[in-house]
Amino acid sequence: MIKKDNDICQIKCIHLDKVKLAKEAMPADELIRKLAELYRTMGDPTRLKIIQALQEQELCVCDLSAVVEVSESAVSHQLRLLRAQKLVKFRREGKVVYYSLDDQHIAILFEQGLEHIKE
Amino acid sequence: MIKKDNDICQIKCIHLDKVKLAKEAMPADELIRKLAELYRTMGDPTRLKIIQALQEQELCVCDLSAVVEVSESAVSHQLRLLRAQKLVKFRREGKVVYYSLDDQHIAILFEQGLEHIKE
DNA sequence: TGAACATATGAACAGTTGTTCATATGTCAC
DNA sequence: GTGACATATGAACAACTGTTCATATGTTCA
Repeated sequence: MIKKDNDICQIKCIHLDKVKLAKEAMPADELIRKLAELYRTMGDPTRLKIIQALQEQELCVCDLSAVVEVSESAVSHQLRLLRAQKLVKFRREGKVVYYSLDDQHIAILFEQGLEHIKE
Repeated sequence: MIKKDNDICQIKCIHLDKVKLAKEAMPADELIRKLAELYRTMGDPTRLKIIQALQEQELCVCDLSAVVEVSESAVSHQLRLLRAQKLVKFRREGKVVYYSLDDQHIAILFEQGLEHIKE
């Protein structure tokens, strides 16, 4: 799996110049990996519903459970992933934890996705 | 797994009014599912590299294989998924098939993702 | 303190995903 | 036609994902 940059020379390909350009413009593996993780996190219906539900207002875990129609445990697990990707933030008020979208990029990502679907 | 809308009444939740609003604003399951599929398709490092490589110029399968550093077969499989989600389009020129990004939404999605990562 | 509640977490299991290998299709040049 | 080449596809398998169930944490109020 591990290859070096000069592997180009050993691999069959038609347009060496184009390949070279594309390789130079390629972001670091680490960045690509993080980006993929972000999209993958948005790539699940349950999590997408959570994100949609939080577009207008903050909600607590049991509200989200009711909106999305999965168990509170399942919602909590998903919220953990969303938190890890900084897609949502939360505040505690007594026993209740309120979740909301972390920043505006998420809403834009969501909108752009919808645009693409609808075309 | 299958639940009806009026399940709200049976599920414990704190803010019935908010839940009702969120449920009304929730897009149809079918739309959510398609959207999740789109993001999931972007949620893999190999496919993301392919998308990045195609930002500047069209490339053929063996070029992509060299840029992304996976086998041509693997690239071909991934291109099939990208095609299914209308993320890329292609044209045939003799034996060679050239791939390019299907529309501008993809580039925007990619950019917004990067923005979020960098924050 | 202890019971009740809201949420979080760990283990486990079925279902899905991405790659590899082998093989098929389609195109060109002879 | 045949052979060479570029790409596509099918089966199979390991690795990963999302849910469930059981249990733990943390907070409030009596």
